[in-house]
Amino acid sequence: MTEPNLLFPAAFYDRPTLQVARDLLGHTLVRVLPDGTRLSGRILETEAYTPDDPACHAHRGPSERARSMFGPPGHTYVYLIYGIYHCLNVVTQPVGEGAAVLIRAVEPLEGLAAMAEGRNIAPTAVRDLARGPGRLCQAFQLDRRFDGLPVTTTRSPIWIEHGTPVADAEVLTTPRIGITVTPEAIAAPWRLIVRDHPLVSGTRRQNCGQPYV
DNA sequence: TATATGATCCCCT
DNA sequence: GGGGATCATATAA
Repeated sequence: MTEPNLLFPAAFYDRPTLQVARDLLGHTLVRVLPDGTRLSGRILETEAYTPDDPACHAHRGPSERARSMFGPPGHTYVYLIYGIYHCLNVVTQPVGEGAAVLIRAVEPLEGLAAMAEGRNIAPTAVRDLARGPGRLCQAFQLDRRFDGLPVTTTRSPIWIEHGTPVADAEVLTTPRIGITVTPEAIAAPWRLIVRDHPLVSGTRRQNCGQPYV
């Protein structure tokens, strides 16, 4: 079975992390459940984490939790946060460097009923399905078992395929959400969002930013 | 072994 | 806009 031409090759992820974070905007996160149900959403919000950054889980070298970040680009890094929620990342840059893009929000496209089920909310509450990294993982039914899987093949239960790219004029950079480590890390404009999109996480204030270019 | 701390969300005011 | 939930992980002892 040949791969359809709608997937990004591993080389797409083997690039500087901020670039990958920007280029993923507008494209489609796909998840196929065990029963065959297809879930998908348009990526609206990402954050870049590189090993030189103290907020990055790979900053202090390889650890059990962040092992996947040091693995091949184009694979997932899924971790548990606050003992309750999971966050989905895609590994970037060459093997051994320890970098990734956090996927923070998508616009639900397919499988909304199943997403609502995973979130345990009413199917009508589209706005709350996948706005924020914890909600996104609930909607897409992702946990640590999905750590280290490739997103570059449809043989995986999760992958990213071509959607509708976002023009530079529609991309805004802001500081990342929830960072507290150092003033530099707090201020770094490494969160990328689709401008004025209602399904991006964060407050009005947090979503004011600078043009990407 | 022991303690502090989150790349969050939800509910309350 | 403020606090609690809840636990794996990191770091200290």
